[in-house]
Amino acid sequence: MCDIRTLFARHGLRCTKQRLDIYAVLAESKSHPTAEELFWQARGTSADLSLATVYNTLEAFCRHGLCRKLANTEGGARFDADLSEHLHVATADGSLCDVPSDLGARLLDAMPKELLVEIEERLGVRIARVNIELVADEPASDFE
Amino acid sequence: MCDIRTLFARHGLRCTKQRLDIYAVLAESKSHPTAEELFWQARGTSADLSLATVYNTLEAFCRHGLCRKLANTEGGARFDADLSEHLHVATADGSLCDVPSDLGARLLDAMPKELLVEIEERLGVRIARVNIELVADEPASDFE
DNA sequence: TTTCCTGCAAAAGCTTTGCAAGTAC
DNA sequence: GTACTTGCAAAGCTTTTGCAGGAAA
Repeated sequence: MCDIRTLFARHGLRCTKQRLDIYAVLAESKSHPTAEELFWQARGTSADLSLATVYNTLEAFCRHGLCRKLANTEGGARFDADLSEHLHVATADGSLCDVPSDLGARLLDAMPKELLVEIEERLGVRIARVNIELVADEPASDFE
Repeated sequence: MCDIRTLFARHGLRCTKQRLDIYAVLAESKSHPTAEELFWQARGTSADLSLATVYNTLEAFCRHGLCRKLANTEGGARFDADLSEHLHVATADGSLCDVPSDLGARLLDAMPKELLVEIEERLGVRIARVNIELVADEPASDFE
């Protein structure tokens, strides 16, 4: 709790009860919740919390590098407070699971760096991050 | 044009003027247009075309395997009629560029197959497709 | 005490849907 | 002729915004 306060301070974010609650729920969640899911979960501890505040707060977190908005094709945006480079599996029911970090790291390491440099040169862009998403046919069966 | 008719027939889609126009615009586009962009472009040839039809048609195309809805974090969904496994660069302005297919194929080939099998086993999913997105800091400078 | 944050409600996108008329097969 | 498609308008979602009161620094 005190940790989160210093985290906010380091990132130039004011510390409010709502933000503490939202961040705590997001950081503990493994399911990459939507704004609305966060709202209902954080409501458990913060009885007075509005959905608009959740959206505003998530936007502030993303802007200050405390979380990431994940791309997806259906429903609302999903958010992830885990900023390490890691992979997701997109299941058929629209949910996202993390790939265990050892496997994800091996897959990312296998990516030839010189090829990325070549792409940067050919397209005239600087690649900040590589986002790998594994698209699954069926929902994960033995993973919650 | 006649090609598209047979393509539709093979995929079990009825052939209407609107669908032909929408598909023609989508297939020629390199910019992964949104439904609204497609609407305005297809309107050039089909004066009577409604946005609802564009949405319904794109949904039918996706369902019948003629195009893919792309995940993104901002604005509306984007669509791609190129169903080959290929990579995208997401630029800071929210647009998506294709990575030249030779480079993309080399990157995909570099991915260790046995690692994917291990992920399938550990998570209990079947991976249908690997989606790699290169996230760029700045808009592409010499690529249109 | 200044600046930022919050809740509320309204508004603004994006997308889907109900329906009557029209079209493909 | 039957089943599917279209345009229109309305509704449904997700997300953003204006504003007045309140809290952080």
